[in-house]
Amino acid sequence: MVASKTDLFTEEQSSLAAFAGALAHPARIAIIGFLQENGEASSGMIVNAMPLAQATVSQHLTALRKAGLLNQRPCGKKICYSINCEEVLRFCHSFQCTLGTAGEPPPPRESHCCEDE
Amino acid sequence: MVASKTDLFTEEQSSLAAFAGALAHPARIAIIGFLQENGEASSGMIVNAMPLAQATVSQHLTALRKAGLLNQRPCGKKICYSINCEEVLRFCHSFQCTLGTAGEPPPPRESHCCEDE
DNA sequence: GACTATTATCGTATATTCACGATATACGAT
DNA sequence: ATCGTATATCGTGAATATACGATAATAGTC
Repeated sequence: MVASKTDLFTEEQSSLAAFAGALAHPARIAIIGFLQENGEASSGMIVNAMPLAQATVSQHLTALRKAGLLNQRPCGKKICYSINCEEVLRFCHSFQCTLGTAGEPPPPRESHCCEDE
Repeated sequence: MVASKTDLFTEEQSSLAAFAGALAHPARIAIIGFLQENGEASSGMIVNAMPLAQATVSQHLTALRKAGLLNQRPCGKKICYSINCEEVLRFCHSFQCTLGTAGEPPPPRESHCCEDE
């Protein structure tokens, strides 16, 4: 972006965008899915499960951690990652709030886009 | 990305990443929120509601439309946008599936990250 | 057809993301 | 302290995203 106009939007909007951005790469989706299945895993295990170089996976892990989606825990000589469920749930909730689709479509309210302004 | 490694991941993973990517900007979150409140709106109305230039908003609208999140409809001499609820719901559902957090945290299953591999 | 309003696209400058090899850091084991 | 394993960070190159002015395309009106 030419000059980071993110300050022109609300905190909530920027926060949701950051959450979405954290998931906006198939590798990071795959990491989340992997942790979902395996509960907790070391960085090395995750690297082995990905078709990417160690440095790249580490980058993705850092992105997920910075977004608050992952917990990190030293574990012997390794480092274990797990999903930060509270945070993910919180985001899912506000997502549904702004997407407004907890199940029912938005009110059909007769369109007014054709009115003059 | 150096060589679009997206083919190294599953369709589902790429699809979810694309959906997340479509929402990975506060302006696009704001557009979705605006349409959520107003039901349907012309491009011009959306532009007026955003602190961005017309060309930029049009770009964001195109991104949302390409991701399948918006419906487009000619409306007199204007063009009206509305949220594609079915698609959004579908995505929300598969999101919750891969995030695995429809409410309960993932099984705590004793960690095995410290085992040798 | 000419005019106007509305929206999309082009061109482009800058910023960010992605990927990876190389290197640094952290830490348990010897 | 040294060694080896595990992970993070650095540096860099290529691809993509963001923003906007300028311009094109579309469609209604006269």
